[in-house]
Amino acid sequence: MAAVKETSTIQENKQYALEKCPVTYAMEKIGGYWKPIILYHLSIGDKRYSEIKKAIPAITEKVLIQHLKQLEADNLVIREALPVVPPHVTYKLSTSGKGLIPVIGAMATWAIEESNGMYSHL
Amino acid sequence: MAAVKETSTIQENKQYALEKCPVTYAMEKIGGYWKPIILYHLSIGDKRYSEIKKAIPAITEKVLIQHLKQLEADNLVIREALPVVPPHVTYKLSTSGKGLIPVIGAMATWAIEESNGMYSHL
DNA sequence: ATTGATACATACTTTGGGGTAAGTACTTGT
DNA sequence: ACAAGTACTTACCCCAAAGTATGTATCAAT
Repeated sequence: MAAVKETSTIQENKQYALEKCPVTYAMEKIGGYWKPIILYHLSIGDKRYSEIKKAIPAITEKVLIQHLKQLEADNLVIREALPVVPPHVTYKLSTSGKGLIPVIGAMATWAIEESNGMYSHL
Repeated sequence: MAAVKETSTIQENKQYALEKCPVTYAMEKIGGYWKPIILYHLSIGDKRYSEIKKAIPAITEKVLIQHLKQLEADNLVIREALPVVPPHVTYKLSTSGKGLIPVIGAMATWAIEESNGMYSHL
C-alpha cells in the first residue's frame, strides 16, 4: 500500500548514505553513465581535453565538460591549464581519483569475463 | 565546432563498447544510480523483496521492481518464488552477479576511505 | 466482514540529464 | 582576409527515468 512516503528522492537520501550503504556514497560521486568511462580513460594516463573527446566519440562536448567540472569539484580529477594559446588543458586523476582505479579495474575485468561468457555456463 | 555528428546517443554507443572501453560495457549492465546499491545489499546476503525495500527506504517500489526485473533479465540476479500465500520471493546474485562483488567491494572500500578523508591531505 | 501482509502492476505526471546547434576568444598558417 | 584549431559556453529542446498514487490477488487472523 506504499504508506504515504516519509522519505524519498535521491537528494534526501544523501543524509543516511554512508552509515547504511557505502555504495550509495560512492554513487553520489561516480554515479551516472559517463563518469566511470571518463575515469577509465584517465586511469590509462593523463589526457588533454581533446584527447578525452577522441577517446569517447559518443559523448558530446557539453556533457564531457560538464562531467569534468563535476569531477573536479568532487576532487577526483585535477585540471591543469597552461596559459598559452591555443589553450592547453590537461586532466589527471587526483589522489582520491586514483583510489578509484581498483573500482574501475574490477569493472573492466568483470566486463571482459562476462562478455566472454565466463559466467554463462551457470 | 562539433562537426555534424556521426555517432551519438548511448544506444548507438553499444556497438563499439567492449573493444575501446570495457567500462562502457559494464555500465550497460550496472549503470544508473540504483543498481549498484541493490547489488550491494544482495552481496551481503540473499533477500526477500520486502527486505530489500527496507534496506533501501528511499527507493520506490516501482523503481525497485523495475530494476530487479532488469537485473534478472541481464542474468545478474536470480528470482526464486515459493508458490505460497502470501507470496515468498527471494532474490540472490547469480554466478555472473557474484563476479561483481569485487567491484561493489572496491566501491565500498573507496567510499569509506574517501569519506574518512584518507585522500584529502593532498 | 474487514484488516493486514506480500509482491507486485499500472496509469499518470514531472524533472533533469542528455542531445542539438551555434557562438566565443585568441593566435597561427596561407 | 579567412579558415582552422583549442577549450570551452550558452540557449533551447526532448525524452526516458524516476516519482506519485492507486489497484490487485490470495489467504490468515481477528
